[in-house]
Amino acid sequence: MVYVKVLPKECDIIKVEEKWQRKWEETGIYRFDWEDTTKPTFTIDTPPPYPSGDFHMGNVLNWTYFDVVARYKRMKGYNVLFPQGWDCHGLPTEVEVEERYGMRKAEVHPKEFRKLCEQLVSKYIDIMKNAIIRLGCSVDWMIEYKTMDPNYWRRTQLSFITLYKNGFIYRGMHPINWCPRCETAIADAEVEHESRDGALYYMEFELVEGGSLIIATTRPELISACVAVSVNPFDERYRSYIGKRIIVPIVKRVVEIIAEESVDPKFGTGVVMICTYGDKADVKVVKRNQLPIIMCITHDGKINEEAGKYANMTIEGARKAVIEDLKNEGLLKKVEYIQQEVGVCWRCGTPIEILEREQWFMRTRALTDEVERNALELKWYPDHMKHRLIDWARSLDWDWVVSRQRVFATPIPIWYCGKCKEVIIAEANWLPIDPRVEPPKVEKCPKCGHFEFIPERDVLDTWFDSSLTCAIHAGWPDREGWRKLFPADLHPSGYDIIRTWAYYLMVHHLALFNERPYKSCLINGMVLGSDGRKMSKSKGNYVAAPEVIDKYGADATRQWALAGGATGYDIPFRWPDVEYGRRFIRKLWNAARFASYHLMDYDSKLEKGIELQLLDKWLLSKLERVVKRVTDALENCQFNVAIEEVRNFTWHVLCDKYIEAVKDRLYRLEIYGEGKRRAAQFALYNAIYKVLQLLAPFMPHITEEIYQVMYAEDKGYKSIHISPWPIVDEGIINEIVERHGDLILALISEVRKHKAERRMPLNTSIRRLIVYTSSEELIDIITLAKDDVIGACKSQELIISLKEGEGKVVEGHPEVRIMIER
RNA sequence: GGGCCGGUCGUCUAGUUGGUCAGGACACCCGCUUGACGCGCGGGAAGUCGCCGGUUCGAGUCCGGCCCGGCCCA
Repeated sequence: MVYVKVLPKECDIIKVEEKWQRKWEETGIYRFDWEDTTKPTFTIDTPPPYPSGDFHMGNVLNWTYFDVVARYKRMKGYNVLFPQGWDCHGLPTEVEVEERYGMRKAEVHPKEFRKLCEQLVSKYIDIMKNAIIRLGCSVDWMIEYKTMDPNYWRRTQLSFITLYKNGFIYRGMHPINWCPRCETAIADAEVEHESRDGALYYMEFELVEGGSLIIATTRPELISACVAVSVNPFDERYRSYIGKRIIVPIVKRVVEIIAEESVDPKFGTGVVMICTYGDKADVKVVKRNQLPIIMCITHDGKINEEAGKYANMTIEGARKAVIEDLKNEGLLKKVEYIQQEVGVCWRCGTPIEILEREQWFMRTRALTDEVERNALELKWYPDHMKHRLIDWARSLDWDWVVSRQRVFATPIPIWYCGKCKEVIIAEANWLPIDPRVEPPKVEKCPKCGHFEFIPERDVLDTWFDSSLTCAIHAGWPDREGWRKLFPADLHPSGYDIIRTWAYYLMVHHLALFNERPYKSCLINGMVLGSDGRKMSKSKGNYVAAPEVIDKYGADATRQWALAGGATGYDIPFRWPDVEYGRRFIRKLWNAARFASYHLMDYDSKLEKGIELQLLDKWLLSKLERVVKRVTDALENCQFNVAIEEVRNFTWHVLCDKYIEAVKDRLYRLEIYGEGKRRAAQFALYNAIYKVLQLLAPFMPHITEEIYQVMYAEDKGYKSIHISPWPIVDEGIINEIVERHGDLILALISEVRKHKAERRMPLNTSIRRLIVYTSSEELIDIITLAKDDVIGACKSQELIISLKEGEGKVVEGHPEVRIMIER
């Protein structure tokens, strides 16, 4: 029985990729088997991307990494759960809808606005889903989900009410980061720090008891919120002033001079004003000293009536006005232009303000020790990334503010009694519910009996939705036995979002289930542009993913992602890497085509009785080592190591060395005999199969195409991607055979070198090749491979002579010399 | 100021527990149309692994100090 069919000369990789993407989905080979109880499971906490409509090279990197893991684990015999969801809610969509329809969200009913957002998001999801499919990801699309689906926010709300009942959620008036442009509270994780040009203003404050001090501030517009002046207690210049009273100019308020170790004596004059709130440091000082709170900034970034004459001005406007007034009074002593760190909104870049507003919070700081303990226990690829999570958790001063003043988000399932303000929280069986649309399912207030309710109009932070994925992928709360799939085996993420995604997942699940959500964390670096800076549209170093994939195909693009750098480190996008990927695919195709031609008459069922030649055993031994190294590398998520091992073996060992050496044996059976041809066939047949398997996670399309033509009928697996990963057979590894084979190849190489030096074509026929050696053992070894040496060197005759000192030394083998007679 | 990461041929980059580890890709030079592949093959040049000290028989690989770059946090 003969199985191998000959591969065609040409291979249109783009067409091949699309064909298999379609067939894989049709045959459903990537579906998670929910009924299976025999295989171990492996679950991937696929990040649900934000549907911006743009699947960029960073996504390619991230998705390639965990698709390789998914494919490898599947071949390893795991029942792999590889879901894909969409993190739909968020401000950018709201803004885009407002722009598209030329209106403000406040002008229409939340329900209407939501619908427009959903339509836009759905459109973008289609684009991105297509990109993920085009990349060849082995996602189980049967379990696709969207966080904007009521069935998803039902679970987000269930989490909220569960945490509320367990005391993890509270409402309160606390300082929060506020974006005056987006007009919403934001969490620490959403604040980015930028170095900006700023000015330091030196102004004179008079003391009540006479004399004055010069204080320096970057925010004179907050002068009306100045509630104290502080100095460092170790600063000899001002020690005597502590406890004295000083007059704030313009507002003429009398405040105390207090001691604060946090004051840097080298900054400005070493005297600073404490306002509500200039920055986070002010919050601490105000709290510690129980200073009064004077909020003079409004939700939309204006100055309010607390600031008297400056009311209704913008922050910028008030700053100018205050400076002008101080100048007129002769109190402005100096202006110094400096670089300052400014906290800005991650989304729009507007400097954030710290406001006190009633918000919903999650008690996350209480979990910091737990976060650290779990971060240390779980496996990180690479290891040092755990510090990012731990350091972040440790650096947080405030609890997570989970309420947002937005529309397109999961509603907070809360109402307030219209009379006594009692909080009415939804019951689990009311969910999903939107309080802005529906009243609570109670007749009257349980406390005062009143029957009118005020809905909570705030919504939840999008991170509150997306930080539940590990539980939701597992099937919580509906699927019985969801805990078997929880925690997820792998959480993949870019290092830039460890402080958000990895952190929120951790605290959210810890609070809800008292268990960590993932067992390992696979981190990818950033994709850099050709200028070495992080790739981004605004920097002009951007390359769109579809541009790369449409041109070179997914298999070539994936090779760039995998081999471009070590796991967890930044990798530059390089067209030559993608080009190399395409060349490798072509090389593999040609090698397989060559083999298929010579295997047309090969019957794998008649493998018994084959007498392998030295180079055949050499090849298989080398390959077995590759299997070992690739497996080890993949176990440690060292994708670059793994792919390099197989590619180098395929190209340079299998193609350049082995195939070239045994070609003659395959072509001229009349000279070497059927047995030796069969031996080469055996080696080729088995080596190429294993190579295809090792390459399958990296290049799923081309390996599938070759497998289907050459092996599917014989091996019987519906797809190479569900064939069992090769197990290392230590018995095949033979160090002596490898050493002997290396000698033979060095000998052949020496002959080629000889021809190259004389500018002769490699296939130049030579009359006689004489090998001299002083070792009888080496004579035996070379004799064993005589046919392949003759074939590879195109020599009519090979003489092996026991003689010293004659001929040219074979590199690396001083005991062997050659002489060539033309 | 603190933490983390990096500094390897012209360029980009790989190097688990210290001993053929100085590897790969691109670029470069010289050849060759060899019955899979010239989108290929053979051959070649190229790096004192940021600097200084230390541990060791032996260090890009470990330790200390310094210089430079990146990220995060003050």
